[in-house]
Amino acid sequence: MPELPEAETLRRSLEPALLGRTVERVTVRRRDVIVAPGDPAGGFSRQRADTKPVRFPRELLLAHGRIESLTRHGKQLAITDHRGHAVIVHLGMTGSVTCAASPKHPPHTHVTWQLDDGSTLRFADARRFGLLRLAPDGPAEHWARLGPDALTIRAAALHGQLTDTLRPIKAAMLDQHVLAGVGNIYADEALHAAAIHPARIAASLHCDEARALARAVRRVLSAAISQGGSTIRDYRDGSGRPGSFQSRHRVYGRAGLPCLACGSALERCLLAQRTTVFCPNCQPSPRTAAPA
DNA sequence: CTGGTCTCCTGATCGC
DNA sequence: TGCGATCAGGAGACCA
Repeated sequence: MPELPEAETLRRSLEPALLGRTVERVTVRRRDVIVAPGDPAGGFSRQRADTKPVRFPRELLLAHGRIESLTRHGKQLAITDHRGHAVIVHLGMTGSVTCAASPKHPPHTHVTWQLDDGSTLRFADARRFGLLRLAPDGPAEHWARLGPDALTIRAAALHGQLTDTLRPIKAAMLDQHVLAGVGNIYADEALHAAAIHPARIAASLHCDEARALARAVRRVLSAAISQGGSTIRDYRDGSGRPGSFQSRHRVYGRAGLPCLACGSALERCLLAQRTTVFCPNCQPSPRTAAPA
């Protein structure tokens, strides 16, 4: 499931193929993966029968635009053209963006862009948790609602984001308005690396713990990017290549197996509706832990 | 306002 | 070998 490292790997792999290209034609095969200005917020509400999709000019989907930049904040990728129109890609769980000369669409392709060099950019998403958000004035306004980017998070900024919430630290880390880019996999990995129990109340973290956590988040995400991300099910970069970081996971997906640091059996619990794996020895449950 | 739960979706995997 | 049940989870809606 794509998180920040997968989005960044995708950005880097697509950038050389897309910069300077002009979009000749856009084809929408499924309207309901697009959130246009004026549409309800997206996600779940897209599916409601009582909401009618708003019409929008194809220019907002980059038609006849020349692609000028690919930027990322957290897990989201923005493709912006020379007019300043942006399409913000949310990959969700199974979303993918590929650029290829092949005329064959991958399964579940919902939107395609014909480029002026004969290649085709495609957005596909089997499970449709992903979406394309149209941002006529660029991604800045939408991204201002998100927390700081996790790849460069500083201890002071992280601590500041956590001091006023009584939620478990893991729930806070998964909230994109608190910290942008961390999902279930890397939350577990970073908490283990920082030796912090996932159920600790966020506001109870001390300065040195926030420092350790910020460093762990940056390190885990950087390491994952250097491995091309984690391919858990079907993640691929812009050229269709899988990542390999999944073999480096130290806790995610390893419940019941020995902790690679101390040998204790890793435990599983549910936090924020997410499967959570941690080491009961390396990440001791403190008095300030929330009930799991 | 805050935090917890529900819901969208379907491929992969498991148990019989 | 086949098939129904279960699991996975990003994030907005919804509710106490």
